[in-house]
Amino acid sequence: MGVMERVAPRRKKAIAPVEIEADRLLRGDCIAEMAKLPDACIDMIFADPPYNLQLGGDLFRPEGGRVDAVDNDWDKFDTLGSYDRFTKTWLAQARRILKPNGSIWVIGSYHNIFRVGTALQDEGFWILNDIIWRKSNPMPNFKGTRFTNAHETLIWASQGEDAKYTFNYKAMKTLNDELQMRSDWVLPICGGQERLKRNGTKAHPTQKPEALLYRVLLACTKPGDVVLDPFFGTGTTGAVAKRLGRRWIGIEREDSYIEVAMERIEAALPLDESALTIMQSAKGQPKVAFGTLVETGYLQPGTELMDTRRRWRAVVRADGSLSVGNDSGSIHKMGATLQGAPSCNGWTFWHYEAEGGLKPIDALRQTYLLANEP
Amino acid sequence: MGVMERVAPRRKKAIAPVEIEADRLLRGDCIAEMAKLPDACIDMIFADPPYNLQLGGDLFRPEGGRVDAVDNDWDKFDTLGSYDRFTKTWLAQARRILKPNGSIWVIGSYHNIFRVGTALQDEGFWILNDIIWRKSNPMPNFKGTRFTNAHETLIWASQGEDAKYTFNYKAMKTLNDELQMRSDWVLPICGGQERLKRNGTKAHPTQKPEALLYRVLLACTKPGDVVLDPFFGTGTTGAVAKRLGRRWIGIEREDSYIEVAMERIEAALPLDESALTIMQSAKGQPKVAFGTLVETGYLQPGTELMDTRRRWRAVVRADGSLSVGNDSGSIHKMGATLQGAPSCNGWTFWHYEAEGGLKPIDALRQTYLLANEP
DNA sequence: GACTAAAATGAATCTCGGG
DNA sequence: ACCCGAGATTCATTTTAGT
Repeated sequence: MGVMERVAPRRKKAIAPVEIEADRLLRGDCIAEMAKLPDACIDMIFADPPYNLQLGGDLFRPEGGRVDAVDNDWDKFDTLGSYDRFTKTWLAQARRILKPNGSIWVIGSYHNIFRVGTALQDEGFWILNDIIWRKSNPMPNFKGTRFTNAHETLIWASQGEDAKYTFNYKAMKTLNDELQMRSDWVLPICGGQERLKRNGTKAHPTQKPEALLYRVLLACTKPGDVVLDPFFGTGTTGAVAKRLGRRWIGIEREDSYIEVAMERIEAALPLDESALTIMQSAKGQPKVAFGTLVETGYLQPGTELMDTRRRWRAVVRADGSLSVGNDSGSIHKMGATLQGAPSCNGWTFWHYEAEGGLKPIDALRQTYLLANEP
Repeated sequence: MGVMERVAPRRKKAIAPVEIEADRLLRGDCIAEMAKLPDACIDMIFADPPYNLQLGGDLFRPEGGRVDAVDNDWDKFDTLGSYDRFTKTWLAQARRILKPNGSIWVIGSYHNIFRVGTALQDEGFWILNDIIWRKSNPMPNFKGTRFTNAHETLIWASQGEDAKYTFNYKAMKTLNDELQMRSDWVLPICGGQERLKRNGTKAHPTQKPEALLYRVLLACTKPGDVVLDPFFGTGTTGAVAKRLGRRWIGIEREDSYIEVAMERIEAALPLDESALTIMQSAKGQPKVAFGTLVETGYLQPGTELMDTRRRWRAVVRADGSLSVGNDSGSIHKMGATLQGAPSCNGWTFWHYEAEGGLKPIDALRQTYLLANEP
């Protein structure tokens, strides 16, 4: 690769997202097929690129070039260089068709993931996390010459440092028993009934488990979003997208995989809407102003509020501000001021006297929402 | 899947390994100091280079405190290109002074590890494994914007595809309760008594845990081998090398770190052989989140759950929460809410309809564990 | 001292929308 | 583009303060 300067392509002007026909499979080479799609039409890309050049690199060999097994220096340069050119080319297309607020996931192993990560950064993508898929049942290292290769790596990236992206924080936290979802995911490999077979042998050598795609799509897309998988294979991405109420576009050039994929997706059942509803992060929920609680009578002006340890006290005023001595302000501002902190969530900081002890004013907001929201 | 095409090692002629004076610290820039060392004199290199974190402004914790971030000059690079040049230069020196049968370890995070991995391959190193250090107690993501960054990555590489290297397979298997050591290692971050302090504050912002170096050195060196750490810091590598009867060379340019390191290594005691077996750190029993059962298909979203007497019913949602009417939450929270109890073990409270009657969802968890834990 | 509650802290690319 | 204010946000562990 060498010492290429970082070239961070920046979009000159805002690009309007484009609606596109989805739930379909494009037969052909992923670079050629992506090239036919319009700019900014995809909400998320999930890619599981090949890392042997038999599949991906042929196009990028020098004209008439043939690998000479003897000339090792040239072979090495050509091999890594070809793979890098292949990666750079499909990533450039991916970047073009991805919406400004979209994000991309790429999965790989140590054979190729460092090339991919470097190319992502060089193209201007901004890495948000690297995720470790920790396999609960990996294949052992039979010869005992290395550590058991028990994981694969996924990279999650946005369009740039300041780009927005979808992250369903609360849904992930819920999925993980009310603890933040971490960057290491323990999931079994794809086997058993889930593993697709053709004539008794596995239909695809690297079929990914649906549970992996389930978590990726649940975390980073909204219902109705369009998900593109440029290396579709047997269509795990499509099947899970359908199940989760997302739309999908797959690109694949092997007829045998396409056949299996379409059959599989046809048979997949969408979850009904109630099951699809995910825990909303507080961001995006209908907002309730503290003043609303006062004017609707949930909290009387004059009520005294305090922190859990009754160290500070404030009085609710008719306009929804709090007063402490001669000072007054919002629930957040007063909480921050009293603690000498840069910020404070007033909803959880302030409490009111209730039967059985102090309760946070956030409980009142929940009560209000239950009674007043559809 | 296939492996990337052969990348060949090439040494024009055999280089005779050289004996060198060890157990000493070289004060200065790592590239300049390595340049002074002869060819093929080092058995193993462990490197913890700057990560190039590119942090923005201050980050505040929810309770108000400020995160003490890495803001040292040694972690600042103008561009990705300048970081790549730095990496390529020190790796070229590392490769030169490393014996033909030696190996190299480099640790990093997603900020830099893809650059490092690419540079290693470009220099001709042959990656043997990537190892995931899964932190048992990482710092959370305070703002809820991404997945908790709960791991770091290490790359282990030999001089070339056909090069030999040291791997103490049996020692690793023993250390791991007679199971092959995997590529993911669960270890706590460095804190408590082990964390070196100066004037009450941490002596180095990124001190690595000794348990990590212990496993690396035990796996890939023999007693008496010379280990080089070009980014010595406060000398974790030297201290563990001394403990394990390996020799060490450290390179460091910050006087304050050097002072602490020398004092520390002076105080380190070599282990006698019987003590070598003590360092076990595989604590933590398998824990399964309810959401895992949903995303792995053990339980379908939409499934109805109920208590033994069918008094209460709830529906499983896609993110692993339960919904009852308009309310929703974790299996534990919903169980508690419905009963008006302060807490509830959702695993035993909730049941699903199965052949022969209701079964607790805990039975599914047991099934999952039997199938997926080694 | 013993026990309990509170505070501190770790390689972190950590808000968002309106004016 | 910047500025400002409302509002959302944390896990495991160790150390210190308090009873």
